[in-house]
Amino acid sequence: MPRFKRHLITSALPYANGPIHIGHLAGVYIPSDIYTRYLRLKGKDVIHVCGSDEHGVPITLKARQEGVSPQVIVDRYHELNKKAFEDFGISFDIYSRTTSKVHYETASEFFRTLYDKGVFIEKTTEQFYDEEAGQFLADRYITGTCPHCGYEKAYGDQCEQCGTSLSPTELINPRSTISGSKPVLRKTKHWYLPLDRYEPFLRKWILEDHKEWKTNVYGQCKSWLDQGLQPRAVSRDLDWGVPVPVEGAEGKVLYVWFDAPIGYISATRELTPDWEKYWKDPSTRLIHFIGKDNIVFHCIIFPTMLKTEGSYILPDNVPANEFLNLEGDKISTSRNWAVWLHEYLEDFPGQQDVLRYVLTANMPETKDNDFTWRDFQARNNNELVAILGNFVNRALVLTRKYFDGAVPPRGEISTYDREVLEQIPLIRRRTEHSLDHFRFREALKEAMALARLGNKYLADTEPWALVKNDKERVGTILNICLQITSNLTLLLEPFLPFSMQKLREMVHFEKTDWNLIGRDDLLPEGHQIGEVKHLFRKIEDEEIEKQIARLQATRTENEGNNTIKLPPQKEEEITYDDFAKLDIRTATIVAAEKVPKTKKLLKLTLDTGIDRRTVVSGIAEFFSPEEIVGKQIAVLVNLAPRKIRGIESQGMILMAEDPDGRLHFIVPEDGAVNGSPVK
RNA sequence: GGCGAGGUAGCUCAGCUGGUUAGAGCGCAGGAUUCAUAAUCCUGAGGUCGAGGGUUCAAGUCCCUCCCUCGCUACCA
Repeated sequence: MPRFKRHLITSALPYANGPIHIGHLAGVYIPSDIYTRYLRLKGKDVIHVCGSDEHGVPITLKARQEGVSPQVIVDRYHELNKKAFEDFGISFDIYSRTTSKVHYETASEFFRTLYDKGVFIEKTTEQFYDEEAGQFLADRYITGTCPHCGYEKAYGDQCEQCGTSLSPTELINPRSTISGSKPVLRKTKHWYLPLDRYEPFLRKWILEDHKEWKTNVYGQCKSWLDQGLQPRAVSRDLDWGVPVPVEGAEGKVLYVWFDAPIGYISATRELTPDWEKYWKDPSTRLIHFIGKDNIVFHCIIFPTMLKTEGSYILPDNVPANEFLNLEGDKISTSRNWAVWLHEYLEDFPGQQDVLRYVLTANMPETKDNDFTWRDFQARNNNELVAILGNFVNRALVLTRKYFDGAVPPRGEISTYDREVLEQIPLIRRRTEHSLDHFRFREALKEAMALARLGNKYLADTEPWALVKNDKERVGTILNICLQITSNLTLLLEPFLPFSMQKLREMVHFEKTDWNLIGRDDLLPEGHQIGEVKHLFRKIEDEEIEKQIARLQATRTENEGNNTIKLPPQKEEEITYDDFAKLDIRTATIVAAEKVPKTKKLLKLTLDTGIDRRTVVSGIAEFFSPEEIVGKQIAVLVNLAPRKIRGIESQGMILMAEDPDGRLHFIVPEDGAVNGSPVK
């Protein structure tokens, strides 16, 4: 007796501030789509929900940059991405969005329920407030100088130069990006989800009850749990989002991480009046397909929300994939290092399945993987065209040639014939087993084995050699080939929906029932097949070279951008007196050691000519202590001391910084007496 | 620094609780074949399983140390 009566599949809500690329597809949407199609073919009760995640600060920032409202941004990407998914056959039952009315209601209710149950804790903290703009500032809206590396355009949550995560109060000389004014600290109240209280529950639920989760997911969860969970703010001072539905919470919205996963519920609600059956009946199997960046939200935070709400079921599995790289480099939206779905279709119209196939065969299931255009070409030409397309073509062309396109009768079955036919249910079983365990790469390979089997069968039986003397035997052989072909339409449907639709039309076989796979009588004797076309076409070198050239151009452009990215001359003019305030001297590094438990910091002892002093410097990623001892450098000696990692740093080493972040010492070329003023 | 996931043939990956000559697909070499989009089929070459120790009759598989990649996290562990 099956434990579950129905399935609810969710795919991570893509963030509506950029288009969809192959990384999204390989990581989340292709696996979820394959799985959903598989369940549907099996006749299961299954729905697959998704939608745009449309709240959060990055969207408001982008809107501000473009001088439009956030709604304009999310409308644009919602439509674009919705279409991209449709184009690639990602078969959502609904693709909704978190700005929908239903979602506002659902998210509000959800918050309200937890609020009324007393789940949240309230905390008042001090946050930066822009008095000119009259609003609290999200971390991203504050820039200032990074206390670690001195980068002047660090954000309140992170310094993009040195990668350190920051809190806004750490910034030196903070500024509001809205008005440019200096923000002030002001008290504000927020609600927190005390995750720490649910740690015992989570430990048992994940670490004991879900040992079957993928190792990367399980390990990541364990890591989080072992590090100890912290209460997490569920609200923010912002005007873009779902308003906190509580008295006295004006100007506050739900934090995007809180409202986004509720989007799954809203989407279901929008889809069907039966939504509660899918979310609240324990006989529903809930599965979240996500990328690895989302593990903590879907395994720790959202389940805690669902659990505390009380009436919801929890996910049974969270098959998260790793990341896909492109030609050796990380995919990056801002650096335009990606293959965008809409662009792919312009260059390879009608070839969605090729991309689906390659991304499945190369899916980053256990570790980050690399997509290369050469591999794309090879897989298309050597596998789709040569193995699958070719077998189908051979079977159908021979049938038309020898039997005018009518399925010939099956005569005497040889032992070998029987062995071949018996392979079909075995292949089905292996494919199922892989799919049931979310091993899509393996499943695809197993399914393709059927096409391989077909090719081998033809090569072994050689109907073209027999046709002159034993046409009846040829009929039997082709009958079997056609049974294999019709089985293929079912077996490969989850992976290659467009091509299998095409193939079904070619053989005039319209059934889509997974349970038929393995039978040897799908096409009855005399059944007429249709026009034969090629399922796939060869991809030529020039097409691939064009794609590689395009990426190369992006690479060059990015390098060019870096020089443009050099900071422009500062606007403020200073006087000589201003400059004279800086006491810069030559000095020699006499000792250097790594600051323990840091990645970037070196503790340097300098002979400045005037004294010996300690300076902490964030250069450990580029220089080892050994190689810099004895080096003469320039140092700002009258900088106010500052404690870094408990060590008092008395000055600042002067470094030149490349656009790509590399550091270079400023060295007196032919040596100078230590302590010589630099002027 | 801590934690997690990876490091297996040229490439992409399997190898469950340790057990005969370490597997698959692609690529490569040779052969067969011509129905088919020069596609297919057969055969073969290719790996000191990241490095070094250890446990064991026996280790890719367990333990220790180290190195590399990716991710999470950190003036805390």
